Amino acid sequence: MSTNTKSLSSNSSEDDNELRRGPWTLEEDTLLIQYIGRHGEGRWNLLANRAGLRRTGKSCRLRWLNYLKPDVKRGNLTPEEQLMILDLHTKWGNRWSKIAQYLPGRTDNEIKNYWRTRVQKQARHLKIDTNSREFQNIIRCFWMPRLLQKIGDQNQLAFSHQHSITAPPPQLPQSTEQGAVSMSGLIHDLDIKKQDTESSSCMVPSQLPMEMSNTSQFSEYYPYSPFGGAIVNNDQIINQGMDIFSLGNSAAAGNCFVPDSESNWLDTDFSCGMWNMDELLQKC
DNA sequence: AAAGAGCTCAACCGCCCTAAG
DNA sequence: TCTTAGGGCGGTTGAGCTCTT
Repeated sequence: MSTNTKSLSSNSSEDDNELRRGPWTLEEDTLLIQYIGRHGEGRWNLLANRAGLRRTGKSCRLRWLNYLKPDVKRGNLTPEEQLMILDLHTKWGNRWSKIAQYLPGRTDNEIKNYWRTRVQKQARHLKIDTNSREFQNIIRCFWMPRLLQKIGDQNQLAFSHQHSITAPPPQLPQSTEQGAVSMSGLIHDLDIKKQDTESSSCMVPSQLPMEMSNTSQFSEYYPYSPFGGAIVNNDQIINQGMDIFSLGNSAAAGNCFVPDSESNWLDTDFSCGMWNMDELLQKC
């Protein structure tokens, strides 16, 4: 950043009138916070002048929105937030500010950085284009399920911890333990079900559409359902894909991945009310 | 311990849109 | 209708940090 170094290191009287660039100092931050505290945001060029900041209005706006604003959340993105970004990006592409609206406290800049440093890095390693259908599928079938598993694990851990101190876990039918995951209103309560099989477990939303939750097919088949298939500890099932976000928008519609006889995963459309076990079994 | 590679993220750039005059 | 200023957005850069060899 040679230009920055130049402007920052300069101290001649001629340069006193020049606009500053580069990292913000504590003094500048304080001036900006105090001015906005008294007069509010907006008219950024005027604000920069009146606050005594030798910065462009744009620079002030950026510093405030991305860093100084009190509700800006710091720290790593949670698995829930990462999941949200992946899903929203498949819908809107690089509309960072739009995506940021769904992640309170996170800035478009932060989301953009996450995408470029984490997601695009994976695509580079795989030597595929991030916009390709192939990569979209990888995100949907591998990455998102893995994040969901993380969320489930954290949740289960929190639950066990809580109940190991206060009370034993409630006895639910078929050795079911209950946890809760909240993801900006899209995913609500999730049950963590333990299968009869030794190492596999699976998550299903407790707030299923009535038609689905009332069917015996669902309870029998949930390991391969759009809702439950991804969140298991069994290596065979862990690669299943799902589109759980459809729950938030249209009750239940989207895709799920079901295993065929060769242990390949088949992309299967489903929609609430029309999906049933017989159909899925036929596809296998 | 040192050097180089890789990564993160704050900050800047340039383009675009909108509203006011 | 044209010009200008303010503001928003996505893309890019590079300093500083961490990791690897």
